[in-house]
Amino acid sequence: MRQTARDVPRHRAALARLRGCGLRPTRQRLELAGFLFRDCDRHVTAESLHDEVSKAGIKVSLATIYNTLHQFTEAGLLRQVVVDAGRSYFDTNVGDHQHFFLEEEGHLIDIPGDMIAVSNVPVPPEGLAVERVDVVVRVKRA
Amino acid sequence: MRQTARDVPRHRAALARLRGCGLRPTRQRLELAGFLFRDCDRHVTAESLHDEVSKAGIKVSLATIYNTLHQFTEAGLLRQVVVDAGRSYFDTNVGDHQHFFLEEEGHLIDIPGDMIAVSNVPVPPEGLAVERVDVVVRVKRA
DNA sequence: TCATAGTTTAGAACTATTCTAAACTGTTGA
DNA sequence: TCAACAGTTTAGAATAGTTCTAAACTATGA
Repeated sequence: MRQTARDVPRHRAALARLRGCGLRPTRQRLELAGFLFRDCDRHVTAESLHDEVSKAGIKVSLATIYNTLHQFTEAGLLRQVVVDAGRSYFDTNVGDHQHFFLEEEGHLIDIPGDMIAVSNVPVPPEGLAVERVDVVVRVKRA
Repeated sequence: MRQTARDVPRHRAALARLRGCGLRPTRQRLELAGFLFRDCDRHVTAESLHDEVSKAGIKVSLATIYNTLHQFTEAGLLRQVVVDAGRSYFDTNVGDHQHFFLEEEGHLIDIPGDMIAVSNVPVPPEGLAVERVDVVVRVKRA
């Protein structure tokens, strides 16, 4: 048994997902998609994802991790979350929701969209249109 | 008239402000406070503030700008606003309010606290306490 | 199977920020 | 008034995260 047991259904799902958004299914993108969309709702940084796949014995350069995270984001497979000046987070949950952010450990927790609401978002100044409303609830260990 | 005309009331205000929070009133801190708290509600980055004072012929190193912005933030004179992974903004308005963010030009606009509200901030998971709720309304030129 | 366009990569480059340690300055007390 | 000290500033080096470059590689379609 020389070959690593590969999770075939997961591979197929990743393949379909990439095909679905016109991204050529390369080994790297398939493997990264496999990790990202394995279970629901993950939050990763380029670094954390790189560590994770590296530890699993998969070789993907950091540059490719960055490229892939951005391509996935553009394709709507990921959402970029800005909570920390100096580090980018990516969220596999692209639906309507917001976040708790545990600054001390750089950890994000989803808040379902229907559990939080911003009332009365004011009309933006002349010539501007709202693109998205992001809420970050900064939390601390009590 | 060799000496630059100095805005005496502004200088006094800056002095009082620094004294008020136990920061030694050095030339650099006084000058930066003068720029930051001259008019109400400003949004600066380290770079933008450095450019501004430099153009006014004032010599303050970038390291000092960073130090000062952080010290002022700790002292409650400024509030750090996270809207962009990769660049820190500081806001002279430390009252309850939120922001429009014009990503394309890196520009912030205040939203008064009473014009926007987050309803039903959910109770954070066990052991965590809410520190602050930040809302960023990302806008685009229409 | 080939040609081609798209992709990956190591490493250099870049940007924002922090660190270091030496020089400088505001404050305090005599 | 002034010395002494602690706090502050600074240039420049260092670091962290990210992007760029250009050469090698690979998926795809004919």
